[in-house]
Amino acid sequence: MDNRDVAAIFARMADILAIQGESYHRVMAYRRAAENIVALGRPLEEVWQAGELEAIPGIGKTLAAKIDELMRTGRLAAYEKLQAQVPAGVVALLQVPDVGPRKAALFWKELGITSIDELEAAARAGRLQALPGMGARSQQKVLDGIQALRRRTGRMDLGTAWALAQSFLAPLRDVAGVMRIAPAGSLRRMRETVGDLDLLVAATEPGPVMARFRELDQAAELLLSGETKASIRTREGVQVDLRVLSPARWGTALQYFTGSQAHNIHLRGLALERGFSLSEYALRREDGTELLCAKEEEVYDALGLPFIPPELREDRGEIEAALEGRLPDLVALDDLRGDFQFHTTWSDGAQSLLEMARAAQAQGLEYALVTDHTHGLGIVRGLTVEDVRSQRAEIDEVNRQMGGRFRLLAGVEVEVKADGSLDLPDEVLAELDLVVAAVHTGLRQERERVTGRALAAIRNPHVDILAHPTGRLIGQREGADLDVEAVLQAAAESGTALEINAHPSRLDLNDVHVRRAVELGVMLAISSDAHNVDGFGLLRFGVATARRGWATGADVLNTRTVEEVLAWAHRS
DNA sequence: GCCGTTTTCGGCCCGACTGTTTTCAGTCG
Repeated sequence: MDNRDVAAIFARMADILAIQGESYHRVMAYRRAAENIVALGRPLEEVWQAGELEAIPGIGKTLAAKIDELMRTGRLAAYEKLQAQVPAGVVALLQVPDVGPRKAALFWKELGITSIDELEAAARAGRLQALPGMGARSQQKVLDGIQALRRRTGRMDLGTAWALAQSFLAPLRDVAGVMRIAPAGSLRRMRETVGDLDLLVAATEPGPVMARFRELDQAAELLLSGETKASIRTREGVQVDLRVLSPARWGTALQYFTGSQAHNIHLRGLALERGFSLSEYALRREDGTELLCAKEEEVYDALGLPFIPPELREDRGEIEAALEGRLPDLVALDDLRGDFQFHTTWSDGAQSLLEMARAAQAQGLEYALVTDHTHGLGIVRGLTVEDVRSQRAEIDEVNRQMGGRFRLLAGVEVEVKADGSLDLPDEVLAELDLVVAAVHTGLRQERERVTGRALAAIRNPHVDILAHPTGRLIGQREGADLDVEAVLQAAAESGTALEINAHPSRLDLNDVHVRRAVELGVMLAISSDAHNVDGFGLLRFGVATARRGWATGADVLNTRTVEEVLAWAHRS
C-alpha cells in the first residue's frame, strides 16, 4: 500500500459517495485527503508507523483509522461496502464531460445504465431526454461528451502546453481593447502536465476579444460562450477556456484563475475570517463595498499575506507558511549561472561543443558541464576512454575561443550498468571536472535491484550528480520502481547532488520529490539535458519544478559560481 | 469527514454558463 494506492481508494470513495448523494463536504473531505496523501512526499507507511497520520492536513480520526486498516490488512471494509452498492461502470460515467454525480445516479436508477456504452446506446435511442431535468439538448451533450472522451489524448506535457498557449496569446493580444493577457491555471503554476488551457484577458470591452477567440482557426468546436467566458476545443481535443475581465480587477481575476482550486478555497476561507468575500471580481466587505485589486500582490496583501508564487499554490502548506512569514525565497531562472547536462555531436547531440557553448552563453549562463553518453549505452554512439580524453582537448580549445567569458566543464553522463557498476574506470572519472551518472537500462528491474544501482552510483566517490533518478517519461513510461526515499537519504548522506532534469518529458525529480529533498538537505542540480542549441531554453521548466518543490537558491548547485562548483565537487 | 485567538457544533469559496425551467439544478473550474 503506497501513497498512490491509498489516495486512489479515497478518491474512488469520494466518487461513490457523491453518486449516493452524500453531503458535498463529506465528499470533499475524501478528495482533499487523497490529494494531500499524493503530495506528502514521504511514504505514508512511514507516517503510519510513526503514529503521525493525523498530522497530515485533512486526515482526522476516521480517515486515520481507515489508513490503519489498509496498512494492516491491505483491505478496507468501508470501501468494499461502497463498491458493492454502486457498480464500477456507474462511477465510470463521471468521466463523461457534463455528466456529474447527480446525472450518473439518475441514469443508473431510472434506466439501469451501468457503463458508458450503455449510456451511449440509451442516448441514441432517445431514452435520456424523457428523464426529469433532461431534454433533447442535454441528451445530445451526453453523446458529444462521450465522443470527446474517446478522442481525448490525456493531459499535455508542460512544454506542449506552453507552446500551445503562445499560439493563442499572439492573435488575441492584438485585439482592440486588450490591455493584458496571460495564461493562468495549471500552466501558470507550472504543473508537470496540463489538462485544459486557461487564458485570462483584461479588456475594456469583452465583446471583441470573445468574438476573435471563437473565430480562431484552432477553435474546432465551441463548447460554451457567454458574455465574459467561452470555451473551445481544438482539433487535438484540448479544451481552452477564455475569461475576460476589466483591468481594474486583474489582480483578483488572475489570482482566481490561477488556482489551484484547493488553494483558492483555503484562501477564500481565510478572507472570510478577515471579513471579506473573495471572488474573481473583488474582495467584498461585509457592508457590500468592494476592494478592487489591479495587481495580484494586492489580493494577498489585503489578507495580510506576502505574495505567494503561483508554483506554490497547491494548498500544500503555503498559506500557513505565508501566515508565519516562512515562505521560501524560491530559486529563479535568473539565479542560474550554469547547466549540468547537455549533449553534443560526440554522442547523440545535434551540435558541436563550440555551438553549444555559444548557445549556453546566449542563454545567460556562465558555465555548462559537457555530459555526452558513454559507450555502454547501446542506443547512441557513446564515448570510449580514448574519446573522453580526445574530447577534453577540444573542450580546452573551445574554452580558449570563448575567451574566459564562458567556461565549459569537462564531464560525462556515465552509464550505470545493470550490475550497478559504472561504464568508465575510476581513473578516467577522476580526470573529469564533474561526473553525472545515469540509469537508462534495466528500468524494469525489481525495486530492490534498481534502487541498489542508484545507491551504488550515489555512493561512488567520483559521482557528483545522479541524473533523472526515476527514469520516467511523462505520458509514455512509468519510472523505475525506485525507493525514492532511500535514494534521497543516501544523497543527503554522501553529499551527492540529485538532478532535476528540465526536459518537459522528464521533470525528474518531480516537485514532490524535490520538496522532500529540500527537507533532507539534498543538493539539487537543474539540468537542461539539451541535445541541440535550443535545448537550454528548457531550463525554465526545471526551475519551475524546483520552485514547486520549495527550493531556494541555496538548495540549487546552479546558483553557484564555477569556482564554487569545482570546490564543491572536490570537497573531501 | 475535518476543524477551531469568535466555535468540540456548525460551519465548510464563489460564480459563469447551460438547459430545463417560470426560479433553479447541475456541472465545471
